[in-house]
Amino acid sequence: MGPDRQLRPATQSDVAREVGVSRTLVSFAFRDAPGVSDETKQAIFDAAKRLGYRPNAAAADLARKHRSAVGLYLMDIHNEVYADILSGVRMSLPQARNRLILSVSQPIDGVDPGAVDSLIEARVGIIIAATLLDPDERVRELAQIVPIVSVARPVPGVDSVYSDDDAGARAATEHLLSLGHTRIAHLGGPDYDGHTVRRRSYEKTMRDAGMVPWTVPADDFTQDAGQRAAAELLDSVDRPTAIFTHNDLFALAAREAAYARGLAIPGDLSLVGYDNSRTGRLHGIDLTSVDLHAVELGSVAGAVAMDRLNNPDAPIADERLTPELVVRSSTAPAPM
Amino acid sequence: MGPDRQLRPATQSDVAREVGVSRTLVSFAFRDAPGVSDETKQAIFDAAKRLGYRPNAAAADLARKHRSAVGLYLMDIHNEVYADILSGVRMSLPQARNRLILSVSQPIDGVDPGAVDSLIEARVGIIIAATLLDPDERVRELAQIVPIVSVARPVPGVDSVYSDDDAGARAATEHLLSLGHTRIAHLGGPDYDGHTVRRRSYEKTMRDAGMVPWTVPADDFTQDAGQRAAAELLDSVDRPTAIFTHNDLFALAAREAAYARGLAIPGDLSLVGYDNSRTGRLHGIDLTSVDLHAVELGSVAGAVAMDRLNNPDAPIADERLTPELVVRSSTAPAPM
DNA sequence: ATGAAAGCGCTAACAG
DNA sequence: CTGTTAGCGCTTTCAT
Repeated sequence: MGPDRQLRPATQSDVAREVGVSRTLVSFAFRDAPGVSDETKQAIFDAAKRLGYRPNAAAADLARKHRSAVGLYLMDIHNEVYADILSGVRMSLPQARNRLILSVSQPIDGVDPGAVDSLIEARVGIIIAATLLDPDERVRELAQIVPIVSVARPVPGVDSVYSDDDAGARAATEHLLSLGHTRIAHLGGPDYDGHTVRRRSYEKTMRDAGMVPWTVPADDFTQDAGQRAAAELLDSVDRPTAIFTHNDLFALAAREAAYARGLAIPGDLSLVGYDNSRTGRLHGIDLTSVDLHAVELGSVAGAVAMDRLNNPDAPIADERLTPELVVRSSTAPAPM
Repeated sequence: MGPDRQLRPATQSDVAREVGVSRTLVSFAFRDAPGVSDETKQAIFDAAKRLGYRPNAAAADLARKHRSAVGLYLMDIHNEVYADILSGVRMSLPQARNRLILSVSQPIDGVDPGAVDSLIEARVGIIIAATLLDPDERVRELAQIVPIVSVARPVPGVDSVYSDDDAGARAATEHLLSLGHTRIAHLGGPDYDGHTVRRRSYEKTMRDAGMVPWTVPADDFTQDAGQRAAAELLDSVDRPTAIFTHNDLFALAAREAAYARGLAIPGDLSLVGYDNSRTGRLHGIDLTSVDLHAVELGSVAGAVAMDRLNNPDAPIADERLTPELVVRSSTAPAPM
């Protein structure tokens, strides 16, 4: 036998009929709009409870011609950063607005247009997007359909809340340079719009220091892709003595690749990640990394989203937070 | 200046007017129902594109008196296991059904009734819930309102897809016993319905071996709570030589607490986690752990959800997967 | 192959 | 304080 279930969920009309009032009163009572006597209200709530009535948020939105849900797109839920962003967003969203619709991509999906489309078709009022893979131009197009707040990636012409990747990557690279490294490689992400700031900053910093940059991009944002790129780096004839990776996930992949080859960290290889993830902070991992303050990114994005909702014509937001290099013991002076 | 936005999203009527046909045809065309000529269809799609028309999924559901979205509740997105479950669910859901509405709790929230309520009010057709914190009875009540598939926690009377925690915890405990440990403690989770199987299995296994069980429960599922419980264990006069934790998150917390006290793993302390997370597999962490096959749990849950949707009267599902102890170097024979 | 009309559950004027 | 009415965007008989 299957579980027994109510045949038809109760509606406002059912409650109204039960109490002997009109639907309007029920509607008012549930949004405690003024103009319903306390007794009536009480009677309505009682009946609602008895009937198991639940408001239908979708129908309400439809009638109100106004979308109350906020959509959140996360590129890769397996990456701590995105979980942190989610936490931040949740923190800054008013309690009442608990209609947070999530759309999560798989990093391997590539451009994954469906993810945002599903949010649009769910008629969310605004989309907070943590690193869409689409080109800037496409993001701007989408933003014409529904307001978008781009998180952790600046998109010109679209509300953006991000960290200063240029400064972060420069600090990381300069840290390795100051340790005397010369063969410093960069394990980068795939070459998408808005995802190359760290790489370019690394390359510029290297050139400014009179060094030749050496970037190997991963095919996608998975750990496997990171490991493949790391292998290419570590198996090359002139192996780098230091690697700066696009994120901690890649740094950990490189770390595994290094140990698999019998290389010690930081003895044979210095490693700098990006994200300052919990994993990197563990004893024995002690990963030097750039903290982009993901939780704060999320909470600021939530605030910006609320602003945009309340004021569609406000100037476009451009919030750039300052990252912070956290030095641990995965980096050491270059070997003689 | 704010971004310019369409004033009013295009509707089926707009498209119909543009083409010069009735709304019905547009509706049919978009669900490619039979009975629309190819030319008309083409004309409709062209016009839709021109107008930027997007179907309104919520309105469609309303009219169809049938809910197409599936809701997914995850207790703690910061725990890899839940991210894996999400991946599994996504894998097993038909492409068409990309309306996955997520509700994520914070582990600290406690019972967090809002999380499921928001899913219900979003009118999802079914809820896949990865470890609700509510009592069994309450889950059964909720399941009367909307079908629920409980993941990673069996709830009698409700579709459940879970791992055999009893067997997993027994294997973990027996592994430590076989290494000669006698002071084996358990760092458990908080005492919620359906979350105590591992603890009870540990306690029974200990008693069966003639040992006295020693459980310290964490206050909640956060890393901090794990660390506090670990501290209590490690600072006690008769410090355990081995700890079996409720999950990997707690194991890592215990690991940090141990190192902070100058204890070596596995020299001074053997550690067994639960989840076989990526982090635990890292070089230098090498955590012995029980794998509950979270991705598979998710994909089976997705399949069960589809079955339930197609056949509301089918017998209640009870899918129990078999976990697997993965031995690594965080465990060693008990010191003399 | 196409259209008219009713209704899904709810909100929002407008009356009383 | 309470009720009536007209939609919101879409699906779905039932006609034509």
